[in-house]
Amino acid sequence: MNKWCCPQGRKSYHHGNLRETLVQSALEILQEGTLADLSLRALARKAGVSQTAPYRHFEDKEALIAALKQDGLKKLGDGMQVLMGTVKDPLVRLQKLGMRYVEFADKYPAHFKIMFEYDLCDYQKYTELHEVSDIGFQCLQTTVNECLALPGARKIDPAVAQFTAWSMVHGLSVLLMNQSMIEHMKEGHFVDLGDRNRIIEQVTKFFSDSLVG
Amino acid sequence: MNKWCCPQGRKSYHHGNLRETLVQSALEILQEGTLADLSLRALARKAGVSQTAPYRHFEDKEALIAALKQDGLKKLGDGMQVLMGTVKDPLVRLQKLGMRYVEFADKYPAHFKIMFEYDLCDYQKYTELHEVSDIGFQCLQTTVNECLALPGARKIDPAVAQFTAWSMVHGLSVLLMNQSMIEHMKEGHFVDLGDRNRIIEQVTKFFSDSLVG
DNA sequence: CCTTAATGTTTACGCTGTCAATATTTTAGT
DNA sequence: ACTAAAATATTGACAGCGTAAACATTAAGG
Repeated sequence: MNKWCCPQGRKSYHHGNLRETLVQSALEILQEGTLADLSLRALARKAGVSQTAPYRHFEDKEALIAALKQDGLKKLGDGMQVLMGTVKDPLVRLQKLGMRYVEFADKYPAHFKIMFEYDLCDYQKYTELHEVSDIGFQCLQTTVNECLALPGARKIDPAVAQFTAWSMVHGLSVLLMNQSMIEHMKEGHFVDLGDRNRIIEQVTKFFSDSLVG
Repeated sequence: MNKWCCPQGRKSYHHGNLRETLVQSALEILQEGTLADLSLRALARKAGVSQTAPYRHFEDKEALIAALKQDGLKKLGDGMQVLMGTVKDPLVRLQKLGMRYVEFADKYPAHFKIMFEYDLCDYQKYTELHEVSDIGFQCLQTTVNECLALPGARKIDPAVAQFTAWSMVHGLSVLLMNQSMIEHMKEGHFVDLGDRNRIIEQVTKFFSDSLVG
């Protein structure tokens, strides 16, 4: 018997799937807003639940953010890993890996920002983040190594090349996201092409080429 | 006659130099904390002034952040511009420009983050940011062009090389800042050297080399 | 000297994260 | 099936935040 009536007209006292709902709502909010627009209370309202209900599923806001990080890192990592199986040529694959990375940031900017904002949560505490953030890097790492093993490749410390590759795609992501580059393009060579995809394609290609001189 | 007495024992009703004090305090806070630790109220307290006094100098928090951005972008840009005069060899200069960029982020991480976080303030509104953010980029741009004009340089669209250069140093900055790389170094080639400066040096060198194949 | 602009204060509002105490429902153990 | 415990949700409260309105004090200029 329900003597009790839920605030927003829910049928039962228990929501039933609150944790997942909160994460999904958070992703929706990040889709059109920034980190600043993300509040536990707003999430609770959206789920039709009291302001403190989220605390039964997340210790605090940091824990929610950790969950969002994990979700994003997993998606990105998995997306990259698919390329490992489908693209044979390491040089082409390296470019495509970079493009996938940058395009992820392009599509889900706020999510991407959260994923790589270190001081949003304590990495010692949320150790499950370590493995998911490894997935993508290892794809890059392996592929760079394959490129360097190619006949005619430049002689470079693989670790240096790996970090350079990662730095480049990450930097390109951030700069495109922040539209800094768009500003600087106003009078530049890119102005006539006009679209981000072209930049992404060319810059990643440039790097991939630079491994084999 | 002072019938009035200031809350924190200031001598006069007027602070005298509040705007500058606020900016400096903000920088101090960013030195050991993150953006989350930065609040107008905390700044006011630190300056020994009422909570709303800052609003006589900054329309809102966004305006304060814009000021911090400008301060940082100017410092970084100026630091890079010095190298334009002091280092003749474009390849060496390109590396040093990158190193200066990354080292700035390494020394002032929170400040750096604010500088390049696009949605922290409206760039249409604070147009004074455009020119200061141009300074550094133009150094990179010019130097890349000089490198590509060198005999034996690779044949590349200069714009692509410029953006790649910028992406790389920016990405390296962010990744080092977030300690993501440090995590991934645990079993890597860098573990014995152990220090960030070595990474910065090698990665920037790698890029600079890649222009002349 | 007196008006006005610049600067600072007080008070107040709604938002946030989070805690403590309480209520309801589900689940497990007998 | 009954009951104790665990899981889940609610209410109420508190402090900190950004910021708006109304007011106070001081500095500057004609």
